Amino acid sequence: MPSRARRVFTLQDVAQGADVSLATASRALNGSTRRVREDLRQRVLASAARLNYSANAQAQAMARGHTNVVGLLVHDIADPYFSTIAASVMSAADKHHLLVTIASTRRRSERELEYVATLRGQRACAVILAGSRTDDSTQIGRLGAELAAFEDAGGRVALISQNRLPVDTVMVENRAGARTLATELVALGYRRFAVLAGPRRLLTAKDRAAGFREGLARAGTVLDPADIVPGEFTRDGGYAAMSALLSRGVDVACVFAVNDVMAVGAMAALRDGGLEMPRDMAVAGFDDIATLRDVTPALTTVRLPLGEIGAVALELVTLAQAERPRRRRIKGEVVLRASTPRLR
Amino acid sequence: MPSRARRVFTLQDVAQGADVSLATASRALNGSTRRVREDLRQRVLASAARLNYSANAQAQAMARGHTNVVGLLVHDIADPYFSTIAASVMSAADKHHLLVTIASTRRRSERELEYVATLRGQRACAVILAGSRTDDSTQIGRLGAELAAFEDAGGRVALISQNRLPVDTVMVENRAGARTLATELVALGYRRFAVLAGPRRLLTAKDRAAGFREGLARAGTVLDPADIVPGEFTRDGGYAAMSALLSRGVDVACVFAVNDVMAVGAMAALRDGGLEMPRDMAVAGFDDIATLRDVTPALTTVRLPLGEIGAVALELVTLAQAERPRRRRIKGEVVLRASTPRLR
DNA sequence: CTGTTAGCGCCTTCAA
DNA sequence: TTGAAGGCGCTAACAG
Repeated sequence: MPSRARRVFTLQDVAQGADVSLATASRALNGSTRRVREDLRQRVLASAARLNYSANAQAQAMARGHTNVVGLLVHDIADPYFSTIAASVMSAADKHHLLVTIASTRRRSERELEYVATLRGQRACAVILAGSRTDDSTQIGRLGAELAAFEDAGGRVALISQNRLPVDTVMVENRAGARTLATELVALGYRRFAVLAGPRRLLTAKDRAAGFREGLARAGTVLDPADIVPGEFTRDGGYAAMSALLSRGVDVACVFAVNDVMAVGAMAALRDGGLEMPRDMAVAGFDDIATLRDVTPALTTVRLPLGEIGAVALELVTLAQAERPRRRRIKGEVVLRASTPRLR
Repeated sequence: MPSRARRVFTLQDVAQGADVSLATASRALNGSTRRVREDLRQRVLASAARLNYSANAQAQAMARGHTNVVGLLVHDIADPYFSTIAASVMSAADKHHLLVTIASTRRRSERELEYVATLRGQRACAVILAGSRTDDSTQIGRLGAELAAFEDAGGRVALISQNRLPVDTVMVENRAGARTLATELVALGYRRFAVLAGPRRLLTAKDRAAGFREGLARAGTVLDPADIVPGEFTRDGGYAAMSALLSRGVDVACVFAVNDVMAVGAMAALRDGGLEMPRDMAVAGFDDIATLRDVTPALTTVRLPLGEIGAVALELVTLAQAERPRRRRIKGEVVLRASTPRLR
């Protein structure tokens, strides 16, 4: 392929080509309140097309004072929970002609801080943080300061599933969802439970485990603290936690993993341990990840409208600022499936 | 929360605060070839810290003439195939201090064109297109033109799994992988096959189906064209195709779905049809999606190193341009699992 | 309705 | 080593 012109045309070039002024070309091409006489407009458009002109977004942003990129921070884009939310954010962003810059923080809070700082440098118009943080108050403080700086620079901020910071938040009702799940499982006849509780300090994991315990308590069932095992918030974490439980030889009828990915790991561990589901052990998860809807037995879980959450977050960040912080509550819905059949 | 200063400090402010010139502040803060006397440097740094200064990346980019954002185009970020690749791109980008802007094209080639144009406007330093395109030569031509324009503006381009355009490409050996899979399945004793072939015009799907047929042919087995059923490249597409096959009442021993997601859909259809796997029907897929490794029976597939592919693409786009276009070949590896047991 | 011009914030040549 | 000044491409007053 021969190297071509390698010349980038500017608005100036377009204006010259159309024999009009810079300002007219600008008005004709990039929406302005002012209007341009039709014939001139056509000339500008033709000139731009001829030159294959593409406005320099950097320069536009600098002159206008704001950009149209929004930053999205997730813990791990390869995790279906986050990729589904990301898809939803991107699809909503599209409607507003916003560009989405994504970064994976890999659950390192320092990286989170770095990225927010970088996005401030980019003068991103907004940043959305998906995924809860830990209960470490030092980290929360730092993040709060960084987000405040971002807002001072004119940016908007929205959080998904974290409610300890005074900014717009999409609150996922983890606790209530887990509570209802517990109630329904008890109604199905289950009595002895174990919980694969995820990371000790992760708010989402804690809320789900706590909600589940509450639900059991209300139904008059107590959860033995020894049957609450922590672990990574991943498939392998679920596998490991379930294996630990198994090797300890617990006598429970149903295991609740605080997310679907862990639940699938737990199911693998059960299978590897020679147990059959749901006969020997019932399993429940949380999230209702689409990719995991075909596991067998079908997984009982709490469905979260992941496809909406991102859109709601983007809305928060797009709408005129009312009095803030605003909260949007997202409910979960218990979906009973074959992994937790009715006991008789 | 009381509204704060809402004032963004500029390099000018930093310079004043440090009692030095703008140029000195610039040199001290943002790496320049020139050096600054240590005490002045310290003063600048202190001033910047005091003001919580954050350089305006837009302005830097304009002055410097290039940005550090790379665009990534995927068909659907919620699809685990793409989200895994995206994770890999992002992780590699991180090492180069590049920011990644992601967009979902939803398999609409016009959106693909729009996004490349937008990224040109953003003066992105590179764009990576993940996911093959169709064999529509009109679309290919348009995309080629758009990418050429992008390159003319100084940007770099890399494609993942598409080889009909004269740009740097990460070539996934779909055909060879499927061929080997066919060979091994025949070696296991299977004779009658069906193929869930995906979209008719999608290159990746076509290559995999063709490779599979080749492999069978070499092993002396012919594939009845009637047993090649097209469909969407999704879970539901696999379900629908398998259902169609079932209702037509075909007599095959093994079904090859051209990707794992479709294979899982097919498994669901089989289950809903009352068939047991692998006894009544063996199933094989392609990709080895991590999230799907726990389906039962475990899915035989062709493993692709998705975690590397993105990194390779980023490397292509980062490295000094040698003579181009360059090609990087990515091999698949057949992984036999419980869904295709040895026949006797 | 159109053109002129002054910035937007930063980097970098050039002169000191 | 430091400072002054021009320019990156565009928008938005302002003047005509």
